[in-house]
Amino acid sequence: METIKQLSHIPLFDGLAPEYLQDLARIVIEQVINRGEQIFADGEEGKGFYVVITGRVKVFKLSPEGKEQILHIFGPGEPFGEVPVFAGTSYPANAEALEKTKVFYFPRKAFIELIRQNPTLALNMLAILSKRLHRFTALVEDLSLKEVPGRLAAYLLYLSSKQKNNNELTLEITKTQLASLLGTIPETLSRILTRMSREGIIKTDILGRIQIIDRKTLEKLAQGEIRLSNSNL
Amino acid sequence: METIKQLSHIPLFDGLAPEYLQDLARIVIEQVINRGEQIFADGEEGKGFYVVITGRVKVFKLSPEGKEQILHIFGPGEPFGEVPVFAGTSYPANAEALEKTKVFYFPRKAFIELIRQNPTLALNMLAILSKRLHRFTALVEDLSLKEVPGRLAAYLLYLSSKQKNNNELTLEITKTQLASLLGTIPETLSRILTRMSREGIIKTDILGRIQIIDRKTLEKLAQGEIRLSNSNL
DNA sequence: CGTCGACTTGAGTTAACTCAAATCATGTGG
DNA sequence: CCACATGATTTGAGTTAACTCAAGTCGACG
Repeated sequence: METIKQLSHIPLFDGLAPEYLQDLARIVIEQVINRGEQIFADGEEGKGFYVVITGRVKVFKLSPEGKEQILHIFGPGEPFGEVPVFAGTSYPANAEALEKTKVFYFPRKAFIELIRQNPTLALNMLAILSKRLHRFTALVEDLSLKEVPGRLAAYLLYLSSKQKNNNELTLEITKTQLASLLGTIPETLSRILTRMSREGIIKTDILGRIQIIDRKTLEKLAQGEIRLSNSNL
Repeated sequence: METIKQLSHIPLFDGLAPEYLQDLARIVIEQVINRGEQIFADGEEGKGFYVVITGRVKVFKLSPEGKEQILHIFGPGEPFGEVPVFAGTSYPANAEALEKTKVFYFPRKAFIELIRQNPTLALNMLAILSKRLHRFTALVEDLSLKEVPGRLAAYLLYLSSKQKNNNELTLEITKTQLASLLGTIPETLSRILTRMSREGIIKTDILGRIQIIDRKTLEKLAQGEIRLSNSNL
């Protein structure tokens, strides 16, 4: 069946016996969310978690004044909203579709039953949560110990490694969203991109495409070994 | 045996059949770490995780310039350093004893074997990692969306709820460490405590004891609904 | 009682923010 | 296919929260 095939492509379910995929197919609920629609809200009670099938989802926090901090952008194959399933708490952040997105929803009770019967599934989930924790420590480090140019440099290098296109990368999100992901605002991001270009570190094409000219310097920036000079004039 | 009794008091092992506690007792390694000694380092390969038995451990990140961001302070019964066990990566941060500390060390391979055989243990671990993720989202929110007075207010309220002593609380760490936990520096923390005292929100005894005078205002500060006025003179 | 780290206070600097405004990009309805 | 509406982006000007550097005080412990 189509659903089972899709389930089998989800890393969380790697190594699962076919019978368990069938069990999963029985409990899963497919949903389509339009661009800009909310999937769940910070503080809302959570009765299950999601896996992105197609499209993209941003998970974010909001301040009372409306400033947004993106915690993570999830793409196909990635699960999100698991925290309340296992911690028995509410969702710790908001989730919204960045584009038309298809997700699978797994109700808590049935999923926990499956985990009880299947140690591989438990270990896969433990691995995913652990990796998420690892990423979060990096995010905290960025926000607390690095300046915005360093965070941007780290992000560009990350994108460059994810996309193979040697030294030529494409921002897959708007600069406004990137600013929110980096814990800053669009104006600041824009100015720093300008500075990096002027320093000959990167070259910005139109349309969110960026070339890395001086990777060494970018790496030093990301490590906090050097700072971007103040070419203010 | 003594070890089994100590294991039974660890929340991670709640609900485990006695036979599994015996299994755990067989694989566990006891260690004593002196104040200031490092337990593991950021980036080091991890072959197991720890549980605090007595004492306290800080887990933290360091910037190249030596600034420190504390991610978490762990006390008796709390596990730490689990990420590499399940994600197969290195430790994502540094760990150091704040005082003389006894820990149990659980080697990765043996522990994963136990998890395979015991769904309750797996679910307990999933719950703990999920709660940790929840806390980290709060930390990111604090660092990115709140000013230092708001973070401090939130921390004081948290301490007040943890300690029962109505409106009278004791910092269990030095103010320098608190500064690092809040993502700031001692000078800034000191100034903000002074401001809060001058505003009549709190009263600082000598010796790290603090009284909450105006809880309402403290709560609004923590929520970011108001800001601390600039009584600069 | 002296030493060392913790804490406080002052003075000056700065990275990043807010506010404002202009420009560009995209897409929709006519 | 064009004109406008909406949102993204850039640039300028001014402000500020928090930082750095410096110096002095306090407090606990050997």
